[in-house]
Amino acid sequence: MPAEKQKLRENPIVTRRALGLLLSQLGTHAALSFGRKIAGFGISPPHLGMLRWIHANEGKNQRELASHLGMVPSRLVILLDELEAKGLVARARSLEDRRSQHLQLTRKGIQLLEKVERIATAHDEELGSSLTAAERETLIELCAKLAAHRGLTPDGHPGYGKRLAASRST
Amino acid sequence: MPAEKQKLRENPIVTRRALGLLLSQLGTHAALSFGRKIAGFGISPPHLGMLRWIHANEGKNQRELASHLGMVPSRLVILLDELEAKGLVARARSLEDRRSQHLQLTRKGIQLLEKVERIATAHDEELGSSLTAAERETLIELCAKLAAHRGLTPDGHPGYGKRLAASRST
DNA sequence: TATTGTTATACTCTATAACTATA
DNA sequence: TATAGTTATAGAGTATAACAATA
Repeated sequence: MPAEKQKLRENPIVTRRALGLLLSQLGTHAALSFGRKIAGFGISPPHLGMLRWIHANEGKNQRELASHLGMVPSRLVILLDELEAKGLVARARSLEDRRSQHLQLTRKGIQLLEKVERIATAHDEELGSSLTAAERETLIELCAKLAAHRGLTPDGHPGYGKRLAASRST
Repeated sequence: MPAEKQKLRENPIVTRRALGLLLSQLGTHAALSFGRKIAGFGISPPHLGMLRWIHANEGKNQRELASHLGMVPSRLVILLDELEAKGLVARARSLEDRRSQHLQLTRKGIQLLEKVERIATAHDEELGSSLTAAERETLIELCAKLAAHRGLTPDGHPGYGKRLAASRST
């Protein structure tokens, strides 16, 4: 497609851009726009990650959830309280070890998850709608390769982890 | 490359992933890791975006900076105060309109920007180091296409703009 | 003593709104 | 009256540390 190449060279906005900045912009854009789409359901992307994991790992406890997602327990408790308050998740004290809380989605939680997953699928389609099917495939494959190489799995998200520290030093 | 394809199918981590989540993970990862690399210079990625714009648009005022980056003025003032306190940026009241502040980098600011740009280049190289040169080119081209389509230019960053609202509602 | 989960708390980031000084 | 910049303030989000219950 020589016309495409030509266009790339003509438009300064599309000329050779820095990969890190591009990914940061696209990632923030993708997360914010998706967050707006699901905000009406009363949950945020971090909540969704938790719902997904709990659904796929029913009966596990909070420690396991926190460690798989890469979140500190104190933060997890707050988000989980919110999900429980909405009636989406149920906590049940373990009978063998009464320190543990077994987690599972309520029926309402499962129904909401299904609805939100449909929105997520539509969001993905919209995101890639400016590419051809082949380009989309390629992009996903390359991103997945990058993600795998950086240790990013579908469960975890670096946003769950530690933030910058000391950028305000001096 | 059939061996590659085969590998993709075998490794569940690399099988067909959602584009939005991938971009969000990669973007957060790229931004956080880069932020850590430049934190030692006392600046954060948002500061860097400002330094870059001021360098490329010497003498413009804060209103113009804020509007090009997509930041609210009150936030810009805080970040700019920090840059000025570090001696990287100089504000000068306009003689024609004493409400305006003309912005420019100090010599120290220019030197720091040059150093940080080298780190940014190295960071981009490291990010893409698990891909072949051709794959990197393709990835950048596809990301740039996506970015252009979503209105994301090298100057602005969606992280400068409005955050989610009301995700905690009821 | 160690572990699971929780609370208390503090700090960073970001936005809104009110304000100052110019125009 | 309107605009450039600033300050005051409040609200998310996130982390650390201390704590209670259980093992």
